[in-house]
Amino acid sequence: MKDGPDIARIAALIGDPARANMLTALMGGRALTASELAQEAGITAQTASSHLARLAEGGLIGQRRQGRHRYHQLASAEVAALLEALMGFAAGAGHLRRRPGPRDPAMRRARVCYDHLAGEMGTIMFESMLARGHLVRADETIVLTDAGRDFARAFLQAEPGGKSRAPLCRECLDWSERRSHLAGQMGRAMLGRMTDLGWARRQSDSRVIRFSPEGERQFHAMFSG
Amino acid sequence: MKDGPDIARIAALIGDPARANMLTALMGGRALTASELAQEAGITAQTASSHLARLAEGGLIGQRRQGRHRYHQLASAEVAALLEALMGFAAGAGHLRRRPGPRDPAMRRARVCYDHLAGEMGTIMFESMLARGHLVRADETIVLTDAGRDFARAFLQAEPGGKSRAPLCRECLDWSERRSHLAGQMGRAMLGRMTDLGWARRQSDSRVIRFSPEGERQFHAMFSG
DNA sequence: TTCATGCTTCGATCATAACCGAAGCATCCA
DNA sequence: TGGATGCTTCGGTTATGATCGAAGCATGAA
Repeated sequence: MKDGPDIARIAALIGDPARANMLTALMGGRALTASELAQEAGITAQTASSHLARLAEGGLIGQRRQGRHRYHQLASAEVAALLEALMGFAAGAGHLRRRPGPRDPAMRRARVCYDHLAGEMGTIMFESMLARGHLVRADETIVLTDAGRDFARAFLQAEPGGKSRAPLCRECLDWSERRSHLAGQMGRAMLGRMTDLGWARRQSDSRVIRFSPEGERQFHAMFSG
Repeated sequence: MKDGPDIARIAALIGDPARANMLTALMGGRALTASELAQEAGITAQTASSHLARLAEGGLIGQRRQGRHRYHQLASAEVAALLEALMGFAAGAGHLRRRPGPRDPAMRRARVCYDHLAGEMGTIMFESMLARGHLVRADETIVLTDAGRDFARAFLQAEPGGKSRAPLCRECLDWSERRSHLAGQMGRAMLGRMTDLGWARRQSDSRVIRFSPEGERQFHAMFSG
């Protein structure tokens, strides 16, 4: 009928509740098996299989074989960004599947959002970095200042960003806090460094991030209000 | 089942072909009547009516009554940005409803994308402004330089941006050109100024923008490669 | 080889919702 | 007032696709 990209096709892919649940689960950033995703979505393995095939055909997910397991993951950070945009809008429009924000207190406190820190601690870090002038807003986008670059270099023990062309700093709406947290390359690197330092570790079966008492202390020393 | 925003609900709204066609038509930026949208989507008025009610309930569109007409439009620039993101991904993933890019040569040449200039001339302007240092990329976002601000002030006869909190400069993937053009406040202002100056005017029944010969000459003088 | 596990394909069922014809409301015009 | 237009509501049909049981295929273990 009309020209232009076929947005209906990929929107319809995301629009099925079972597939949306799977994609949301994959926002955890790690690759999951078909069985795990089936459980996540509350459907049987056969059904999940056909959904996964469709998602792959639509370019939303990719898979790796490993022995008799087959791991599924989001196809790219672009897909994650698209899902984030949808989540942000859905949260803003008041379409929540349950209460405003995750019910589990641990999820509210700290969780992973694809590859970066989200939840209360995510927003604390983000706002602290803004307050200290490590980040600034420019036209509603986020830029790392020179001071921020020094800070990042010292904390990460590496040059922030490197050669990748992905956005260095992005703002991601946290739907439990209704405020923003840091995404993009920097967001990924910051979380990675915190786990490397032993401040925090990922819960194996969920998106929850558990901080050790010492890790939490260091975190607050670094990002205190 | 899961916590978090209900992305399935709004994705499903966009995922129906008829509704997607309507939303795409509304990307033209102007408010349209139910009959016009029905024709656009190739369905009857009754069917369109129920689709429009659902879109409104989902917060994607809003409507204004005016006499016995009822005009429908996108609810916000945020919705437009969401649709743009979907279009960008769909185009990138190769999901085109027809050939790569709009079929109509005039559409390819210059058209409106919600509220800014798109098509070949949109990309020419954007790349010229980058080449002249009026805009720079920073972490894949676009920032207006001081020189660019001077240029904009002179051309627009106004301070770019004003007090609005919307992004000043955004990059929007042009799916006919497969390159970017300028969106955001600046994109809107630039197009508005060009029509004010009589360089171009909108085709009443489509998204095509027609440049006058003199307007096109001035345009190229200002944004020549 | 034989068995178990993880996953996919096949076939059939069933529910959702997209659709239109007809009728019902408004609004505007004469 | 009567009639035209724009749109919505109602009712019923139909098609899409989401789902699962059962069987089929791989892979790896015994």
